[in-house]
Formats: sequence, structure tokens, C-alpha cells
Amino acid sequence: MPELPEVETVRRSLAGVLEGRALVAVEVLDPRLVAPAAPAAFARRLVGQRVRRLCRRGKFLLFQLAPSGEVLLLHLRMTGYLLLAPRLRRQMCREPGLRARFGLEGGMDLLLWDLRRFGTAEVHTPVSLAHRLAALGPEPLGPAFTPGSLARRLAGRSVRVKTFLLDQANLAGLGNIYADEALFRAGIHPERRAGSLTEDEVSRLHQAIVELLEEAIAWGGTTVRTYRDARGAAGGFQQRLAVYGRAGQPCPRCGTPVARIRVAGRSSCFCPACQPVAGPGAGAGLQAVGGREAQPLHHRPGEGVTVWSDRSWSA
DNA sequence: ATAGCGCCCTGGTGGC
DNA sequence: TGCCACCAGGGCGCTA
Repeated sequence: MPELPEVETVRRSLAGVLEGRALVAVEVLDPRLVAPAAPAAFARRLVGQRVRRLCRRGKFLLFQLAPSGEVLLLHLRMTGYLLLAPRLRRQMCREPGLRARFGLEGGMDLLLWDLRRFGTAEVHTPVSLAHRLAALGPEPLGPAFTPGSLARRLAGRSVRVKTFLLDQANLAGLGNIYADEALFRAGIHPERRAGSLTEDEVSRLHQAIVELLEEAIAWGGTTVRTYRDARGAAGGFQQRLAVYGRAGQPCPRCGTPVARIRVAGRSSCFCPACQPVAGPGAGAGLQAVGGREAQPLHHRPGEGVTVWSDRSWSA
């Protein structure tokens, strides 16, 4: 499920091909993707425009268009992914899961696949875009996200910290995987009240989020089941997950079986020993989790790390 | 302010 | 073997 690192990986793998290129054809194969807009109107608004820049905000992909200044806004939700491919033959457009085809100047197609059809595509003016994204919290890897700014947002909140992290109004880009992983690294129980975190815990949580997301991007994101980058490559970070999807398996730090509970209606995995419900000495931070010996410096997405259909995941 | 739902959606899985 | 309930979850809308 694409969260910030996956969307960023897609953006990076696409930007070089897309930027400067015109959209010569747009085919919406599933009207639901662009609803409430009409597929024909959606396509008409895009065809002939050039992709000036490909950007990301939280889990959204932004195609900045010229000359209109409009923006194509994509959200991949659960199972959406983009694939660059040679121009698709017409009969292939009936492939199940294919939702839209963006024909690019130069003979390539950008294909949007989304098995479960949660993804959305919208065209915005700069004004409507600002309105659409107004509620998003800061970028975790941007300058506005600091221990101090995190502390201010947490202060006085009685909501559970896991729920807080999933709320895109607090921080833009975390989903269930990285929320669980960040809390594990910080040694914080997912059900702790947001406002109850100590200054030290807030600092650890901030550092955990930043380091986790940077590492996950360096590994090309996490592939659970369906995620792919724009060249069809799986991510590599799933082999580095400490708790997510590992219920019942030993904690990589202390060996205690990973527990699973429901928080905010979501499955939440954590280590009962490293992430105690409350109390002092609640973990000293887990900076070295997973070890630092294996660096993704020469990692090539999709090569040798294609654990993309993890059988143990539903344990 | 917050919790807890249901809804959207489909494929995979476990139980019987 | 078939059938069915259930699970995965991001965002949104709704109620309590």
C-alpha cells in the first residue's frame, strides 16, 4: 500500500521520463477513478498539456501541467500503481485492474493500475488544489517537521498516538506500516495518549520517523502484495520491517513475540517488551534495530529482494 | 475532541 | 471440493 516512501519512489522513477513530455492521449477505463468528473471532460482537460514537474505532497502525486498551470492529482490509496510501458494496443485496455492510460509524447504509455479501485485522479487549478490539500499536516522530511513542531501538535491531545500518526492532518504521509514501525523504533506503545509523551519520547519519535522514511526511500519502498515502482520493480524495505505484519514472530530487538491489537480500526503490531503501555524506562530508543551493517547503497529495486507476496504476512 | 462505525473494493485465506 | 465469512486499509462521512 503506497505510503510516503512508495509514492516518493514512484515519483523519482517517473520524473525523468515525464518531465517536459506532453500528454497526447488520456483514456479513463474506470469512470470511478475520476468521479464525480466525467471521463471525457477529465481527458479533454489533460490532452495536449505538458508535464512540467512531478511532485509529491504526503501520499499524493502532483503532475504540474503547462501551459494551463493546472495540476493532475493522483492518490494510489491501497493497491494503485503506475507503470511505464510501450504504447498499449487497444485490446489490452480491457485488462482487469487497468484504470487509465496516459499516452505520452514519444510513444510511451503511463498506465494506472488499481485492483481494488480505491485510487482517485483529479484535475485542479492552483486555487482548488490549495483548497484540496489545505488540511494536510507538514511533510515529515521537510523543514517544518521538527521535534518542537511535533511536540506542539501532540500537546494536550488525548487521542492515541497511533491514531495521531495516521491522521494526515497531523503529519502527511504515514500509513499503517510506517506508523507501526516508527512507534517501534521510538519504543512507544501505539495506545499511548498523544499528549502523554515525554519530551524525550517526542524527540525519539521525531527521529524515528525521519530515519525510517529516509531508509525506506533508499530501499525503494515496501512491497506488500502489489506495490511496484513505475518500472515494475518491487521495493526492498519489506525485509527490514521490524513489527508490521510480524505478529507472533520474535521482536528483532529482544525476541519477545510481536503482539497485534486494533487501534483506530487498524491492525497494529508492536513489541510488548520494547513498547510498554506506560511508565518510565519505556525503552531507550531503538536506533540500531535491524543493524547498520546492511546498507542499501547498491540496492537496485527488484533485484534479489522480490519478497512481494509475503505468505507470513497474515500470521 | 474523539471513538467507532460503515462504505468503497477485490483477492486471498481459513474454517467447515 | 465448494461455499462463505472474514481480512487487508486510506480517506471520508456519519453518529454518538
